[in-house]
Amino acid sequence: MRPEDAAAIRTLPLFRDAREETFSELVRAGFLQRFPPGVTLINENETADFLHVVVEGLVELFATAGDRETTMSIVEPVGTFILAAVLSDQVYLQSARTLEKAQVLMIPAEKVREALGTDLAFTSAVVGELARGYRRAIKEVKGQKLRTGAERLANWLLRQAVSSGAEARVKLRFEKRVLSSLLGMTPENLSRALSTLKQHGVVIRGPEILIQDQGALLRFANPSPLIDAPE
Amino acid sequence: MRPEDAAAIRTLPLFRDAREETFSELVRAGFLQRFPPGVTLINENETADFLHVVVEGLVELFATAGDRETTMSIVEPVGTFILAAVLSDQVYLQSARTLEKAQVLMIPAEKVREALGTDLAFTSAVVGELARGYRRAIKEVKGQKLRTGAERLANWLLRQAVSSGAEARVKLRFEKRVLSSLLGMTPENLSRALSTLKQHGVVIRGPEILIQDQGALLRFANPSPLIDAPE
DNA sequence: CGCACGCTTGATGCTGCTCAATTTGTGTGG
DNA sequence: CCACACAAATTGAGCAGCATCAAGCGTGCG
Repeated sequence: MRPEDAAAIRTLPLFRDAREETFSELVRAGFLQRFPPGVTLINENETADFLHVVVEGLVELFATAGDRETTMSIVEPVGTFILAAVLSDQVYLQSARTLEKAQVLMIPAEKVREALGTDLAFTSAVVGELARGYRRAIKEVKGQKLRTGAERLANWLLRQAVSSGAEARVKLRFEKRVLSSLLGMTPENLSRALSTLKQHGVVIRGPEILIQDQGALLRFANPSPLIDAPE
Repeated sequence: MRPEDAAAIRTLPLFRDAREETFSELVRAGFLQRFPPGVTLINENETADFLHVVVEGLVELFATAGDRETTMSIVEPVGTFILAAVLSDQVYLQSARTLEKAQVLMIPAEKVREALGTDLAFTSAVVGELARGYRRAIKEVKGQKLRTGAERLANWLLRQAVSSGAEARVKLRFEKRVLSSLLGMTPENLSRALSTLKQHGVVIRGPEILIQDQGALLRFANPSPLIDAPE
């Protein structure tokens, strides 16, 4: 593992305040693995053996029921996933697959639970991380139940957008079909929702989306910090 | 506060393993209040000052966006709510109102955060409770995105049902309009969804719902422990 | 008794899904 | 560099699910 990767992981809220020995022990016990795109890392209903940290690439968390499937979230570097399952020693509620070539650090669940008892700063970081995850999930439910598909899309764009002067820009790092599933709609519907947003200051150029009139899109999206704030 | 109420609260997963002094300090610092039905206890976007414990009655958690509103969950005795906001010292994401005459113990957020640092068993109970809440929210998202309204209803009924021999029974403790909002549909639609379930072994008698053919309802509902298990 | 409120039922329309066809984009092998 | 193959994205038509609007019950309470 490269020193700069370890350093990046160290900056995560989850590890930032941990004691040095706690951190190095967790990293030492972990396996850093490389995966090609499209590989399934974990499956719903398996027991949680590892805490995963995405060091490089993109990982999609998704869930299934019967023959339906939906994307739950996209994890970028440097982010962790399935902390909750690891802590309560239960099965995963979500599956994970790589969207790109990725590097993932896998830390044995056992080690994480041990560290809980011994490092107070780490423990309160875990509490913070869980509370954050919980609140993010609540916001997700609110978005699903209170907004239409086009509104979810508009707000997602505004959250992702990188402003450059009057304009803003979103560059998709994954397929639109994944985005559609993340937003809770079909690919066809996403296409149409994007068309709808043309009337609200949005221009689509393939995987690149320009927000030419932020005011117009904001009026349509009607964002709320209680749904859209990152944490 | 009656001793039996304190004893009931003590049995909560959140408090069960706490040290005696932690528990008594939290309860001592709390206010036990009685409320009539329909009273708003907390509002979205206010800062989290108290951890709430429902001692008696029913409390509805709901959320709004613009002029839309949705029920997020129903809290029964003995249950807590908004632990996450209290711990991360942030605003509430949800509002709460009483559905019935209720008794609520309100514990100052400050005290809860203090206890975190001093009582290891309490801390790990908090971690467990947060992880549970997180996982419940993830399941809620899965249900919303992967199921139709009628399927959510069928699974909700199966979860609530009290079996008595071949039959099972659900007695609604609150209005159907609240249930419809909890399930993410309109009252009209809930009515129709209930009618649909008549074809799958369900009989409606006002606020009382009989499941006469559990097998048939199970086949329709297709429940999954990864969505429907209580925790 | 009658009013109010919650629930149900019907009619209608919108939102979003499914299925199918076409266009666009991308990577591969000649 | 081009031609081809394949996958993704878009577009259109038809349909299911769900919402809205508008009456009609039924029950409980003043």
